[in-house]
Amino acid sequence: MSNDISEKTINSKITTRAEDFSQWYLDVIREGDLLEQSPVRGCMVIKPYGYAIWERIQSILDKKFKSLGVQNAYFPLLIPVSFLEKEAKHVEGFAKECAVVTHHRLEEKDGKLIPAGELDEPFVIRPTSETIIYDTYSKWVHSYRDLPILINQWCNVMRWELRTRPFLRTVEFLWQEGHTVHETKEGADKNALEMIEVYKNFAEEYLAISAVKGIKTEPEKFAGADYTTTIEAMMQDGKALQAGTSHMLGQNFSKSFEVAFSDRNQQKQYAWQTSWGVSTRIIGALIMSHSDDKGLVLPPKVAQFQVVIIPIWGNDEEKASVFDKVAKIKKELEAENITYKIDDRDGRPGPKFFEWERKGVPLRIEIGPKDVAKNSVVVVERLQGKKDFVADENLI
RNA sequence: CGGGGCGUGGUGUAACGGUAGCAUACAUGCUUUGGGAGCAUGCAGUUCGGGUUCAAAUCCCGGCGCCCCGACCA
Repeated sequence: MSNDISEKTINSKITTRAEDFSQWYLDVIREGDLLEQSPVRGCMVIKPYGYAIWERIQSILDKKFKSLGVQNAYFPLLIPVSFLEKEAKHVEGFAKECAVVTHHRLEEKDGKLIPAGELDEPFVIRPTSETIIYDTYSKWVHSYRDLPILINQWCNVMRWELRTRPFLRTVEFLWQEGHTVHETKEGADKNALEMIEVYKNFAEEYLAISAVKGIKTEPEKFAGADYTTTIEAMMQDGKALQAGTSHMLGQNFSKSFEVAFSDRNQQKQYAWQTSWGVSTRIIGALIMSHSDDKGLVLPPKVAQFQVVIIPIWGNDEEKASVFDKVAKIKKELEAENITYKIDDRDGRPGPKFFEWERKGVPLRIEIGPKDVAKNSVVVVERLQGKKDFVADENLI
């Protein structure tokens, strides 16, 4: 009987995948404490536990980029509308989903604030930064000796999507966009393919998502690219999700923005360019590929906490001996660079078990008076839910 | 942006045009503590703006927001 009740309670929180995959996805995000609805339509409040995943992704990719000679820089959020007009295909692709800044001041009228001070030339909030970055690149590139340029920026962008879904498609999202400039077509081709390979390896090695590399069809490719390479990840509902893209821009933008240089024969040449990006959407892919009906499942390499330790005690005496043991294990984990959370809040252990299960912490260690007595601990693995008694000396 | 549905404490829900109730969460206290504990007390609500009416959560109009379907998704 008691099983029936707990079953019911759990189901009331997270819809099963079989019942409604889409609702399940939303439930997992809510119960995992990743996002909150924002007062602005289609925008995300990314909560600390969700943002921690993004920070892990950032730190891993950032290291990888830098090892390939890429440097970080930052370009403006606002883009003059005239910049966007310069590349015909680019305009076509992005114009219809741009947020536009037209005023620079507010005036109070009847207790309301009315935009005032109309701008001569409106700005667009970047939907992507090719135009503003390449305008700058045109000033940086004079000689073949200036190349290649390998720059990345971590930032937010806005695309006025009409129908949004948490992580997967939002009006504002976080991403990184790499923008490279090369002397030759071969150099740019090589970079575009190298970066999609970086994304593929990242997805597989760190997110444990199997990703298929491919080339986008004509209508699907990036507006202004010669071709777009993509990694598509397979989700539990059988659908593929674009998890990262790398674009060969050819000379399309360099010609529109005069990114040109003198080559080794003193001839003017237009540069060959690429751009590539991964966004917070990949967190959606992460959620949809691993999580189950109990909630989030995080791969250890991107989990904020790889281990959660739940001390269990009844009285002060037990508490002292349990925490003594917790302190020892804490040191061992630190020595192995394993991230952990010690849930020492007052309260019964049951609710804590469920909470960390919902939040997808890969491994749970339970330490109570019985474990102190037996010189062992209880280890529970999130994915299989398997419970093991592990002797202290075998723990790590 | 088109079609449909829905807006009530933080969350989930109930109330014929006539006392806004329940559950949960939260707070405090006591008892508990190895898989969602119990009792007591407390805090907290009708999306916004108009209208009809003696009286509106309830009826009408409009705004805003959310969900679903479609179009769109570079």
